[in-house]
Amino acid sequence: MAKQSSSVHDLLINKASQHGTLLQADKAALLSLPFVVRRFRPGQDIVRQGDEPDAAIFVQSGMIARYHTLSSGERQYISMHIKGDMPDVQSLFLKVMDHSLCAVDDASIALFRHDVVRRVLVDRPGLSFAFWRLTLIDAAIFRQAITNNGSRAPAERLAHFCCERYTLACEMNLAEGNVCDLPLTQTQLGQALGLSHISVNRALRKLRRERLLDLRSGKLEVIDHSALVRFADFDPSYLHQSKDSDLSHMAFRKRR
Amino acid sequence: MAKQSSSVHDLLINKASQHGTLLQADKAALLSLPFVVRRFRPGQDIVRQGDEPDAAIFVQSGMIARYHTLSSGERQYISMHIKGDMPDVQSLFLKVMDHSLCAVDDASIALFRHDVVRRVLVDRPGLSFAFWRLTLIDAAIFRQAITNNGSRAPAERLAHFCCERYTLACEMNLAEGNVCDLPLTQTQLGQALGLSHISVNRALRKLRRERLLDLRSGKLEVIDHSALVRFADFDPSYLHQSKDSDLSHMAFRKRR
DNA sequence: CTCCAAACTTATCAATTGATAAGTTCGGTT
DNA sequence: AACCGAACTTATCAATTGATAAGTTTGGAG
Repeated sequence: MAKQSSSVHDLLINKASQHGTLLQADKAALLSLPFVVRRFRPGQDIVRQGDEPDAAIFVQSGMIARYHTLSSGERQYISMHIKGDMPDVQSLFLKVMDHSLCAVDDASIALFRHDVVRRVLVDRPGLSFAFWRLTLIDAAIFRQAITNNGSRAPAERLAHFCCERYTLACEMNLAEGNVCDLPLTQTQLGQALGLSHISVNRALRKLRRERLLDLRSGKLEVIDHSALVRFADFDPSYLHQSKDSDLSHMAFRKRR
Repeated sequence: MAKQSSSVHDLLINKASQHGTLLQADKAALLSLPFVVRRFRPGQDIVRQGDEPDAAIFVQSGMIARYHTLSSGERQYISMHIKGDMPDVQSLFLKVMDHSLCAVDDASIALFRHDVVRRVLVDRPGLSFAFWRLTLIDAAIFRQAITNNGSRAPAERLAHFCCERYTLACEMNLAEGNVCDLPLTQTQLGQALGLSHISVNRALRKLRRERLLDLRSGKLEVIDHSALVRFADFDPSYLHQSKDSDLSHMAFRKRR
């Protein structure tokens, strides 16, 4: 339990540090944030569209998904989140959830109370900016999904999605060699990419045939990375990983 | 010029006030922000993918669009912005633009230097939270676009897009009765909705035939609002307009 | 080890969407 | 008022995608 706790705080501090220049006091403030851990089973909802949650969600392990439910009952997946992500900062300043979050596989989630987080952020602009930046990167990923789903043919679209997931898994050291978890069924991939599961299967067949990647049993294997990137027209700059973030010159220290 | 200036500051203060509880000092800080105004012609780029802009863009009049350019040269529009929007806060903490912004019709833009804006935000958490909230609403609109383009048939998709644009125009008092500006060609609508311009034309024909809306010469006329909303499955809650934002209870005042 | 349900694969066929192309309307310019 | 180019409209036809359905594989549970 103590180990688990420290792991969450460490992950949080690492994540924030990658997106801003934290002062010692910023780190201390993060360490002071209380949280509770909950586990979720595959498919289980964490928060639902229409809810007014009072806690922000931090992924400790597993994969969770953001999705919309249409009035027809149809589901559209919006984004996927893995260890170290805090997808729910998106709703830190929005009262009513406009989407749901669910576990994709077995997931362990830390919950941070919104009001406590906000109180800390009021006094710590460096932290605010770091978390703000994280939400802006999420938004960049949403934008890319619009383009991917709107402008690319099925195989290219699936390939682009896989490039993104693999890149993000690598960033969190969750890839083993050229393999990472991607525990989505072909039906779910279709609901993420705006394709029927049949089209997903066709696209996947093509990507296997051309020896670009394989995806089965929830594991993504990148067979030929550079060919895959070329095929998918994948340019990772929208993920803003590289310390493009070099905002260290910014005046984050409060004056007076 | 003085009039123009005050109009920009007023718009900015109004916008921020709708998304947070501003102290007098917050408003004063906004008033102190210098800016320059520039005009753009239809189709002209304001910032480009790959740029490292040093100023944030505030729309004073006209419509501007966010878009991606694929390596094929194909264009995907991501979002549209009108008077009072500040689309470029999305890049306030991201060094390299992952998308471009262009004028759709004649547009007047106010430019606020990033470093000045950031400096003000360091000391004014209330302002930070208000602008942060604006970027989160943008993100909610991106999410909705993913779902709209991924899950709805062409006519429903176009109808949903029109509902959104009309609702946002009304919010800024830019609608006259049931008509508002929507200066996009059918080709551009296609590039926004992931459809060919032929499909846009077919969808539009259907919406006219069923007397839901009309769209011609850059003007959107909502003929039967409630039937349109029903047809499009449009639920405006994702726009987070209603003081769902009732965050006035939040402690925005710095302590100590 | 066997069974079962879910996920995946594959084929066939229908429906939708996109490409091409030609004609028309519309707005702005001269 | 006539012209011009861009945008829009419409038709035809090809290509893609989706629905249905049936068989296969896979991973757990008992």
